[in-house]
Amino acid sequence: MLDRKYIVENPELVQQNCQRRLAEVDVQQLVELERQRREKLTRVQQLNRRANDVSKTIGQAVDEREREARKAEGRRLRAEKDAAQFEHDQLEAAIQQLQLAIPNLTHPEVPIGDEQASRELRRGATPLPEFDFAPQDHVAICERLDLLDLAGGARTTGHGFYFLKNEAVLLELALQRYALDVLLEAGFTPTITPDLARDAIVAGAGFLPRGPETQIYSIENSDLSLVATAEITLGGLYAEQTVPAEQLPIKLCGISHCYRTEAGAHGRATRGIYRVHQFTKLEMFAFTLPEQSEAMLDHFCELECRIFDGLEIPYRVIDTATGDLGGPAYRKFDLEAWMPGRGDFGEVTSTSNCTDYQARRMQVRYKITGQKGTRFVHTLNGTAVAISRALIALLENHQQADGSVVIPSVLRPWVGKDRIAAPA
RNA sequence: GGAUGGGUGGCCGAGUGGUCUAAGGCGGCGGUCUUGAAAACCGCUGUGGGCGCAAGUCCACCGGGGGUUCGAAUCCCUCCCCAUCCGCCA
Repeated sequence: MLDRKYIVENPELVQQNCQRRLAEVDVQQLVELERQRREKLTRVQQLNRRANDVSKTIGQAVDEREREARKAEGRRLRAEKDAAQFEHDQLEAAIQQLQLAIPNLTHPEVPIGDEQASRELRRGATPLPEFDFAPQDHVAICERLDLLDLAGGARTTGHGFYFLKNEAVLLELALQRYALDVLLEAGFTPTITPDLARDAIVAGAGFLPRGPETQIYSIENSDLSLVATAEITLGGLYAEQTVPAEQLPIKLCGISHCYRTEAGAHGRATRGIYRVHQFTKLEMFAFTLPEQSEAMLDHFCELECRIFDGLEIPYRVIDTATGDLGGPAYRKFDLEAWMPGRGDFGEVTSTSNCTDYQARRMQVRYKITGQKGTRFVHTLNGTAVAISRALIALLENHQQADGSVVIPSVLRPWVGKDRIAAPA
């Protein structure tokens, strides 16, 4: 959510930004409604003050008749106030709705346009693999090495669910542990988060917990939903808190399962475990001072690169274009790993600087000692490793002519072997 | 899941329907005094918002939401959280 004052004071700028980000919002209407709301608010406050004044005199009323007269006056004023308040609240709700639809401002260097306009910033340290055999996709590799049971997942739970088996289990745990070690080294506080969150927290992070548009599973007869990412709980951890400025930046990481309905995503890259309803992810999250957030975004991106360089997986870094940024991001870098099975790059991580957009909505503030008032922190999130997609890139890039898969050296301490060989 | 007791400001803590201001204390900030410090004394003290160039001033906020009332920290409903006990459970 953008600052309402900023919107009112810069309607043209905000409108232009909406256009670039392919968000259809009538900013001018918001400005007009806000003008009306202010008028109504002033009226409410005046009536409140008068009603309070009347109430204070009732205790001192000299006789019963005087007392009743004042009570009637108080009743009248309160009724008038309630009516004005109702109108105010109607306006407020309408403004909120518009305000929530306005995306964050955009970093000046972000390429303008749709997905095609996104810019490749650089490549990872590992060159694209050159196979002297026909490389297979992860589904075929997993079948040969008995690493994955897609049919079993479908039978027990449904399409989009799966069992990891054998070395894939070791790889999942190894990837978690390897990436966690990188983040611990970088000073993150590690957490394992709840996999469920209250709908209010889910909404605060910018996700729709329920309704036809939702990407989130919700629990019947409760206000809980399964999280789509630990970003929801890690951000929610500080919702409505005020943090002393000297504690910033706060760098957290969290391991959670991620559940996504992927409604409307059918037919697009549905083979294998690229797009699934459940996966495990190690997520980075930071709360920073405003002046720290740009450097923190680079830091997150650099860590993602370090993790994938360590896994010897080739990738490119994308500066996501305005039309593809989503609402909260001021700037977003994606790592796209090479996936030989598709013969294309596929998104494996994503890191965003949400500036104060998410913090305003979640009410996460900081206070500078000795200064009056508080300000909103900046929030950032980034994928350290999303296991299912990392597995795809790992298996497909490290496959060998004999059908085996070589384990990257950084994972060997936890996998306990240097190669996954086909069963005899 | 059941029972009981709780949730008040940065912290502790009083406050069962009405004196214009949530008592008092601690901490913090400023001042007086002092060569300096301590003590003592005096003053100030949170968040969000409206109006105003400003000084100011007004509104709201006592876990969240709703209700009763002219008026609610206080009474009622509901939810959340904390503590203790019981039941269940890995």
